[in-house]
Amino acid sequence: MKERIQKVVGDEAKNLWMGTFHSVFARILRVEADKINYPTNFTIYDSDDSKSLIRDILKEQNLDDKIYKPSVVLNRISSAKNNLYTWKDYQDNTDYTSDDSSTGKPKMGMLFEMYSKRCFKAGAMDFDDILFNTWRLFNEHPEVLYKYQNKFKYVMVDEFQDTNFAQYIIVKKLAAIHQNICVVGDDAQSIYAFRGANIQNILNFEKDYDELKTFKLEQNYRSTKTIVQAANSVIVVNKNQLKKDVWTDNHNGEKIRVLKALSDNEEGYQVASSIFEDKMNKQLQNKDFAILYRTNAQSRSMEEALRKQNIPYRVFGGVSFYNRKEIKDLLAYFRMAINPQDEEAMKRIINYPTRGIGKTTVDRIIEFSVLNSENTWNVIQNINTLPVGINSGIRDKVFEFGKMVRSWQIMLKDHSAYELASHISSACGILTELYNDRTPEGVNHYENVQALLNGIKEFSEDGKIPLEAPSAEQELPALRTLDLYLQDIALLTDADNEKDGDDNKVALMTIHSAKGLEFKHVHIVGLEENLFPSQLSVNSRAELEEERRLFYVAITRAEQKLTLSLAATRYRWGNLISSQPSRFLEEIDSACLDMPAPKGNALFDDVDERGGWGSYGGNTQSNYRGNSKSNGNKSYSGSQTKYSNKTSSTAKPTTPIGGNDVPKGFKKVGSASPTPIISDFVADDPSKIVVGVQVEHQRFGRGQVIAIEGRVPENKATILFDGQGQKQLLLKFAKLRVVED
DNA sequence: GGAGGCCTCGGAAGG
DNA sequence: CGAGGCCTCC
Repeated sequence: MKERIQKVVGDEAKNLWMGTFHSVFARILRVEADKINYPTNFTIYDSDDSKSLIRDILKEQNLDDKIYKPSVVLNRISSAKNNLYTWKDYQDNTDYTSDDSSTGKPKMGMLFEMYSKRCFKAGAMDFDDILFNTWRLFNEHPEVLYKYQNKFKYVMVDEFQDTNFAQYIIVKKLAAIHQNICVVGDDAQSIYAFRGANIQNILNFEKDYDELKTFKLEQNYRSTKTIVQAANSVIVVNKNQLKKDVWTDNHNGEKIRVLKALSDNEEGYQVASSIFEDKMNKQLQNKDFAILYRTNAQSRSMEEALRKQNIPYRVFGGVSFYNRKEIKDLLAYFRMAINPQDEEAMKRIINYPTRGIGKTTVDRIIEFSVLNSENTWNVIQNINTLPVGINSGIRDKVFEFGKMVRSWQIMLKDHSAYELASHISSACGILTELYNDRTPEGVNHYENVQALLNGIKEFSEDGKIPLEAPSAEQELPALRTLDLYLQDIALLTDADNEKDGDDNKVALMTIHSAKGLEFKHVHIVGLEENLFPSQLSVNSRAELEEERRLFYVAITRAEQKLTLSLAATRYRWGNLISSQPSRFLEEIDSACLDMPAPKGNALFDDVDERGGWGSYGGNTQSNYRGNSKSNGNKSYSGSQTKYSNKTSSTAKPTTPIGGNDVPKGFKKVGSASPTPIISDFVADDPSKIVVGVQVEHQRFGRGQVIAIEGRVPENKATILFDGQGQKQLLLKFAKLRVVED
């Protein structure tokens, strides 16, 4: 985007600040954080750090994490902060508190308070704090606000429908003097209401500025008439929408195809085949295609089919590089070197690789730090003189750990990011630990860490352009140190991180991440009830409308051709389930659809007794349920050898599905997976486990089933093991073998 | 203290 | 199915 602006306005574009709210505000806070008593080297907690901290607090407070689910607690705190409530405001607000007591969570306000204080003590901000603290900074320090008001004489916001309250209020403050503010948004594409985005901001905007000019952008320059018409016919079903009339001057284009498959794997096969044909027939490139899905889990069957047909693809999102355990571990070491108060980083690595500092010791350190309002880093450093209640042997180990971290702190300022990073990774023992694991997964972990170190090397050495170009008064630092690297990546997403130079690949992503993008050919897959629209949305009008807007976004990604697809059965969480066509299919103006029409023109009435669509003409022979795991490298370049090398050792045998070879259990909804369990211990099908039979368990040995209770798949067996006593085991997990007498 | 197995639970998403 | 928490056993 910056490059495009530069083409219009020239080099001056280099001085403008552009980024997400979070990255722009984090950049301000890196300079100003001391004014609100944070260190400028503050850590940014990701949501895993936040949840882990909440889990700790719950334990300390003896609260049940089934009642106070960490994700729910975090959401609650998050939404309060996004509405600019401090923990005090929260506790004083009867709407919040009475709601909490009526849902049986009266301690929520206290958790909010403790969570905030613990983050502060650790020198850490979570994602919401980046907004919240920017607001505080501007409120409490008018001179700082004034400085940025004059720095940003013009403010523009894209995707305005996705802003939350805090973001809007801060932007309003920034624009308050010059009043040069321009926002662009589309209510029909609001797909983040579930996390606090507020469509109300668009309406408020009209009230907040009297000298307002509104421009309706109703001409679509991207898509064919067919696609625009289809999108309009879908969105009109929503009651809650701003009236507009989107049209296009483009050609009619092709009708929308609907592919129907028996299984998710077959759907993948059909989609891949269709891409292959279009590529050949229309001389298109891989990058002209996108496959969009509702949930990341759907990528697997697509990836497999593309791989088999040698079509290069790239999966966006999913488990990102920076979310992998080995990467987070190493980054936690770096975080310690930069901000040793960072409690979550400390917890992660103080005993990894193991150095004899166990859970009990860590708990005592934290307990002591909480009771004495001290940060954990000071406790660790002074472990020998403080009455923490740890024996001297372990005290020495803790002290050594602190000494190691201190030595890195000293190196921080006069070593490059790479020098320090490679030093840390050897000194802390992670490299050796990972190197010694010669399993395929272990090798992969080691390679990932090497890849991270290579990235840091690049950052340190060849002066990679920083994400945010320095403004005039900011000098480019002579030495690119590790703290600068961490700032650079803390707010990165996968999309910013395409290393592989070859970008001529089919794009696979969720519809959420496809917003703002466009492709010549788009496949929207998995158009089934309870998947799209999501099962969790179908009971609420508002949520269903958000799903529909999501479908609208998906349709409008396509320039020339749109293909929809659905499967009669698919694996979800290991179970084969059957599904019904999505209601959204019926909402599309049928004039836009090119029906496969096996019987007349009905899409839905040809479901056969197996729960599948009988008359479909695809090739089933290569459809099977594979089990190859994603191996970290989610990008595939079309080299079959490379792929098989990487996965051969993790690939599992497969079970054929589809065609006439339908396995038992095909029709059962929610039945246990027919996929064989592969391990040294071969288990029997749970249906064979009945009262009276003799069974063998890998660990407990032989026993007799004396009762079965509950319904599949939650059914449990009570088994009397020889010499082990009676145990209750969930059949879907316990690997049991029937012993023939 | 550490390893390994059992069991629970899962949403889409950004930062 | 897979990740991660937790419990148990050594």
